[in-house]
Amino acid sequence: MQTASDNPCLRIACSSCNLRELCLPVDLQGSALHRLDALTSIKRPFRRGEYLYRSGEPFRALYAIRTGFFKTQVLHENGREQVTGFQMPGEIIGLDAISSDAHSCDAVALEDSEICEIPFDQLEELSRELPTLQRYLHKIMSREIVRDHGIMMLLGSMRAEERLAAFLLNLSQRFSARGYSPSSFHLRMTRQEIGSYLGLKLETVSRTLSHFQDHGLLNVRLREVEIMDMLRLRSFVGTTA
Amino acid sequence: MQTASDNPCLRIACSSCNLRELCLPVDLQGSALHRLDALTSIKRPFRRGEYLYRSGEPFRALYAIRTGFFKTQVLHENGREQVTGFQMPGEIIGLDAISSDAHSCDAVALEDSEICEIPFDQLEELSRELPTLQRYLHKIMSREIVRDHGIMMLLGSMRAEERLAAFLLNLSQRFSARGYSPSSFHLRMTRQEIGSYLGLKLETVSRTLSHFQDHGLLNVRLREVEIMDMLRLRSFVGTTA
DNA sequence: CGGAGAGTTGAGAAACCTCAAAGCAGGTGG
DNA sequence: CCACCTGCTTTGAGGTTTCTCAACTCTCCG
Repeated sequence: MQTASDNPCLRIACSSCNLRELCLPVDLQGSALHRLDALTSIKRPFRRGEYLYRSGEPFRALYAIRTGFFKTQVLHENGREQVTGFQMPGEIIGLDAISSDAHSCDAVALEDSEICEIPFDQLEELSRELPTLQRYLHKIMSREIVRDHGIMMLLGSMRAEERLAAFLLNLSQRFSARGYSPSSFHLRMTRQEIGSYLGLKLETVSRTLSHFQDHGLLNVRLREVEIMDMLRLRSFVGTTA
Repeated sequence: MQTASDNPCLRIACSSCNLRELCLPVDLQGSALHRLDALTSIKRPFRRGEYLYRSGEPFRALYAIRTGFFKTQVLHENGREQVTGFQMPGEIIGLDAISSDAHSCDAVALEDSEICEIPFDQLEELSRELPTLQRYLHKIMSREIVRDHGIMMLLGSMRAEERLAAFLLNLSQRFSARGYSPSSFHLRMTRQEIGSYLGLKLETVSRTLSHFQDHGLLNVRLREVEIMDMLRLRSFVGTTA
């Protein structure tokens, strides 16, 4: 599984997310700085279950998650649904909407959250003046493509145990990168949502978690996860990284 | 399955690919035009089986396919492989490399081909001056993300028959958009490559194709495909589009 | 305290994979 | 120009994984 958006240097410029200094060049002029701040000044709270956007809505802005947890999902006309990602603070969503000037998926808050809205026209305008910001935006989009390739590999060639191990390790790493425990965390999503993301049924997710617990790899109780044997969990995915 | 890169207006500016006039604004100054032409002037032929780039190589350029057929694949350390896409003339590859300044997958010619190399530094520079080009580049990247989401849905929630039907319909549409027959075409890839792309074993691909043929949906003989009942094939995927 | 949503577990069914054998096509070298 | 060889494709039989359907428990909230 990819580690997209986990590099702190790749987070969007957003002073109020404490991220500006992580990704911006030192040679910015004062006015550019102010405009960048202005670009990231629109904040909005979301309650659990609220939609940030829905498929089909016109595209106006990208969104940086300041706090909270989101999922993105694609709904097929025949009722099928596919969760395409779970997003944490510091990650950007809405990139899929650029292609057609309309959102192609839904974004739903999985817990009370706060987002930072970034009007895309202005972001493009500013990135024409700031090559570093421009390159940064391209990297963000490219990261998303690489992340999706990782999920395609997961869905296309891994078995249930491997998928779930990869999923948990990915969460672990992203929590860790944000200063939280890599071994003990709270799942914000249901078994059904995990299953949709991993191409499995919720019963299979539940069974596989129980199976991991039986073998001493981790403890699960509802949405609380404690990884007991990170190395052995990694060996499931065939990666030592 | 997504129709990424099939909109002629979204193809890269590349005069020698006859695409410049399809996507460029009328208000370009002469010098900008010349620079754009210069940007897309590097051409290179490839023989079947040759690598355009390999995972790990430094990132320098994007590539527009002029003629031929490519596949991109991710290789996992434990020998697993995942084909992430099949690319036809007018489509751009290499976007995944922007994120880390190194290619994250391999690109291999599936038949003798010609590509157009687009140095990325220069593309970024020019796109800072030409907002239309800038937006175009962003749309290209966003399309790739939307396309990947479509494949995730396919891999995550469709059965073998649906996956293969979606795959064939996608090829059909892309051939059609390029002026070829939508119902009769030549597959450039092996059953194994189709299987890797669709998350199936090659025997399952072969069996499912035979199954389609038995039911009068299409005729297959090796790599020659003739779709006999497009509507019924569509009904497998649950889409009428 | 009760209800609804979420999670667990079991048994049987279905889909897909694995292993194996045989047929074909196309390229290469004699 | 032909024969062979290699890689691709097809098809079958049996095994494994995952799904489906169902029942039951648990937790959280009102």
